[in-house]
Amino acid sequence: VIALKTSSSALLPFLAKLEGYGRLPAEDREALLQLPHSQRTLSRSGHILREGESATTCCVILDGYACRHKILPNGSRQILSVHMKGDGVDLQNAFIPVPDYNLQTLTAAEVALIPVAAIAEIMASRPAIARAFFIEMLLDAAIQREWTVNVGRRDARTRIAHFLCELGVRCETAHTGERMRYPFPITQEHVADVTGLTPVHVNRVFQSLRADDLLATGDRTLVVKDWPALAAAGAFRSDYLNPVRGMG
Amino acid sequence: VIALKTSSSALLPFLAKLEGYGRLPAEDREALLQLPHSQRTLSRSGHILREGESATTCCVILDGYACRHKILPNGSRQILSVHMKGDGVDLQNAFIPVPDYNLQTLTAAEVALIPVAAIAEIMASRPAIARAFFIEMLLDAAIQREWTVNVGRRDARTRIAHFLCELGVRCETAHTGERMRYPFPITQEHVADVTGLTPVHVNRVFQSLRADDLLATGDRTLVVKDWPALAAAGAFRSDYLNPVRGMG
DNA sequence: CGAACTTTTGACAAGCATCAACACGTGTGG
DNA sequence: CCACACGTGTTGATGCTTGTCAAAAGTTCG
Repeated sequence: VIALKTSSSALLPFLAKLEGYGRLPAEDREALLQLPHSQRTLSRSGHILREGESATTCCVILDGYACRHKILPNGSRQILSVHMKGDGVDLQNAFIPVPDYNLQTLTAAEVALIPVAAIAEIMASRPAIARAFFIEMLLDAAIQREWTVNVGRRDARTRIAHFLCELGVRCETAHTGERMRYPFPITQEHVADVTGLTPVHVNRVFQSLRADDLLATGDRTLVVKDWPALAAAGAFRSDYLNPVRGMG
Repeated sequence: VIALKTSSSALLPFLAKLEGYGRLPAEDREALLQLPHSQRTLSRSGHILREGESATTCCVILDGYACRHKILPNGSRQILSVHMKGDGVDLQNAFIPVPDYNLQTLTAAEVALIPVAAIAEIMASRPAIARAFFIEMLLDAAIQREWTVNVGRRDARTRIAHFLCELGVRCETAHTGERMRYPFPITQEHVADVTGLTPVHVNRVFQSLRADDLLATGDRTLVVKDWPALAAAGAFRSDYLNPVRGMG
């Protein structure tokens, strides 16, 4: 028996994230990495997918940040989720090809686009991968719930601190940074659209957080100077980010 | 060949909802209705599942209203979703057994509890049902996104009108009412926890909506007196409630 | 070096929260 | 059957958080 060697593939970050939900059989790992895909380099604010358009691919983020968002009739925007290296953003396109949201980069980014048919096929033939995709979507839903709480029931300072804590923990998981120091090429206007606030008010909260020595910004990096204090300010508990907690 | 006859089963409302995503093979319909389950009658504010507890069943609503919600350290509550007849609320328990939210009835309710093992089994053996479960979860996620927009970027009047429109359309789909007249045994405090407002302010908005002749309440029923006007007041577009739009 | 974007500042307004009290209806137990 | 208690809805006064508008200062990139 010749052992399957793990190929070098652009999809490695995706595999790494999925294996966080439980180890995959070697053949499944290989099949995942061999999924047909086209790689694309996008500039800041590049559109990946528009609301109401039919999607033929699923998007995996390889580098940079992207987001889901909706634009309202009055012109205001709500960012629904932020995505980073390894995130499978669009797996649901295999089941519901017309999205209810826009998908756009927040920064320059690398993405891989996998045909929906290939996603459907690998899920049908490999139960362990289907399960991993499932959990990826369910984690996404858990984050969406927490964001609903965030904008619904927390004040501006708490909202922003919570968002920054979440981003830190997720960067750590994705190996793109540490929770106390991670890439932050995101504007305060983006943070405003995440938190349902105005850019002006976000700016004032940032100043307050800096004045209290909770964090520092600059050089497109966010540095948390006092994690416990920032987590407390954000009423942040990371439980919801661990889908497999409580499992053997 | 003897045709399979559709059994009478408490799970009929669940089947009806799933068939809205596409017709199921007769054998799958039968298998779904024959899923093992225990039926329970709950009083108002009855707990179905608590955050952090391990779930051994998935909950299907047969009658009444239930909701997901989280309670914050400061005591305030955010309702994350409202569920009604036919909704499979908890299918994800088959993959992630420890929920990040509480599940509680808003009114007296009938529910069916299906063991997670039975859910996993029927998904593994019947692809059409697995697909329907998938779409059920993805529709749930689409609604969650819309709620994030609702609390993030709409003012109080718009938020409440939007919620009432959504409930009407969903009642119509679930055959528990019409969009212009549906059961509403829900308190203004519940609406406040849905919309991230205070009960006092919800009360004032209701008065304003009644004064403008958009709706009437009473007898535990909500009557929309002018649907186009209410939909406009809520900036409501029902697209996100139709997961299979754009499909053959 | 200049244009476009992002951050920052200040004055002012508005929407919603807070607090407290009262009215209303409904179900329940004496 | 009435009395009462509790949950729900309603009202008013007041204040704070956040939004709005406008402009200036700082930054990045071609």
